[in-house]
Amino acid sequence: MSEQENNSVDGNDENKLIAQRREKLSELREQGQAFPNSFKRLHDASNLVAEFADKSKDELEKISMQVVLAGRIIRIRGPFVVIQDGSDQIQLYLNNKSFPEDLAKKIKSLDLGDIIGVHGEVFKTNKDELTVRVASFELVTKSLRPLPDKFKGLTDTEMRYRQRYVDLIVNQESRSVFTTRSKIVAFIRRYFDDLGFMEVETPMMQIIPGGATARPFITHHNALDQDMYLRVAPELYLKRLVVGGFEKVFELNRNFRNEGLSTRHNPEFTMLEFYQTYSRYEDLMDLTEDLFREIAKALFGDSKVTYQGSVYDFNTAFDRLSVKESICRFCEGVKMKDLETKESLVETANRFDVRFDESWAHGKILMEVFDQQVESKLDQPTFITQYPIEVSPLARRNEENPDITDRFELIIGGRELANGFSELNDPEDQAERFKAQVAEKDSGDIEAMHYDEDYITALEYGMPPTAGEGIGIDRLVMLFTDSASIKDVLLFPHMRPVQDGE
RNA sequence: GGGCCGUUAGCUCAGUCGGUAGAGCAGUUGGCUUUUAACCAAUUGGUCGUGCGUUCAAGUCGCACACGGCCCA
Repeated sequence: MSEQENNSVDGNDENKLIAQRREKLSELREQGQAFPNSFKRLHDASNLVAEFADKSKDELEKISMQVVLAGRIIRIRGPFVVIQDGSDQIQLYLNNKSFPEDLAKKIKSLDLGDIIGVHGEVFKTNKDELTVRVASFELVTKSLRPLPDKFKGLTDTEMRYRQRYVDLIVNQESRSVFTTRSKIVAFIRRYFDDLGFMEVETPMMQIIPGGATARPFITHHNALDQDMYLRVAPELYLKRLVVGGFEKVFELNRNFRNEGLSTRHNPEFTMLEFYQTYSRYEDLMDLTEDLFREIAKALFGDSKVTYQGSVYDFNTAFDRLSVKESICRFCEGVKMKDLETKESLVETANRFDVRFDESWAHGKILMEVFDQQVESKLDQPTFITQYPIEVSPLARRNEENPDITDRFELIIGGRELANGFSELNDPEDQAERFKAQVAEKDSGDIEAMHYDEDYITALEYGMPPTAGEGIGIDRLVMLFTDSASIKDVLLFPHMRPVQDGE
């Protein structure tokens, strides 16, 4: 007993269960290579299920299929051991009475979580379960830590996010969310590739952060002794490429915004942005409807999606409403004329307890009314159009009404999913818009844009008429996986570090 | 930033009126060996998130803090 020492490495999170497994590992080390990497597997669980699940017990006896498999032990029921590989789960039959004593001992020492490789024959049990009768086996990787409850899995939300690897081992639904995410991303790439778009990568570290009104993260380049910003959007670089002659481009990658965390916000998030020349924002609304419909069909073979109890049918054209129309619809008693002048707008905003600053421009106050009173009530897919010029510094001015832009946002389930517009390609108008942003910044708006001189220069070379759009991929995946929180669709969502107890 | 809720064994959870810690699973030992949350018998396991306070006595009451969840901003 006195020799029994605590072989804890990092001190405080060792327990008896881990110590027992470490003891088994040290025996393995004495016997030779404890982490062998020479096991060659020839089959995986899903292949076997696909090929043999329909065969009868007798048929399988005749076929006498020999297989070589490997996977993690996730269940032990007497002589039956269920392993899980990257594709699926399958049952093994490992009767320790049919093995010589030394191997029988090894079977007894197997733990849930261990990864084993096996050779054996496919058969069916009396209960008709497809099973591999193991002739020989090898412990490939010893697992030192016990798995969560075999029935309930890991339910603690915080632990699921912090130790996603454990969540993925034991929670099939979680694994399924991320395979769906991967399918969606692959589908989108194929979709734009098929339309003749080129995928590009533009800087994530920028000297002048631009392309969205948002607060950036600051980092520092040591050799240059220069502060840099993590991008809030790739927009201005993608449009430089359009100037350069790439007429259909997209980028599907990470953006970084220095704002709070919520069920809808993570500091880094994935965005699709695409630009297409000789198009207008109406064309992109049509494209967006098609994209959502095609994703739904590819995933479910159906145009209908259920999200948190609401059903959206992407076969139906989405509603299209201007900002002002939507306010009139959702704010009782409000008429168009109540939104015209600043006085009437301020009065309306106050009537609905909208929080805003009276020094703000008309368009900014209008958007506050929309954000606080309308957006969350828009359940069915809706394009909101005619955004005020003040809040759309990169969008083309509407030809009939110079106060609004040719822009839309797509709202589904009360959340913004996409934002697109006819691009502003008039360099002189763009220069004025940047100046207005700088004035906003000077008066204290930390989200306002910088003046990007090189971008103006690019526009001065001439950008063909173009429409562009951004789609929030995390929110899109939430929608198609019925996930309530953005953290459920991010493999490693941002979490505050756990502080060590003093 | 504000409000509410949560934090107890490796996991999932109970814990009464403040009286000194419980279950299931996992683990260990033995049995069984075509099972299906396998079963049968025995059994180990606790810094009750952290700190301070009230009390003869705190998982339980109070205050502060940390992390998380939900709602609001």
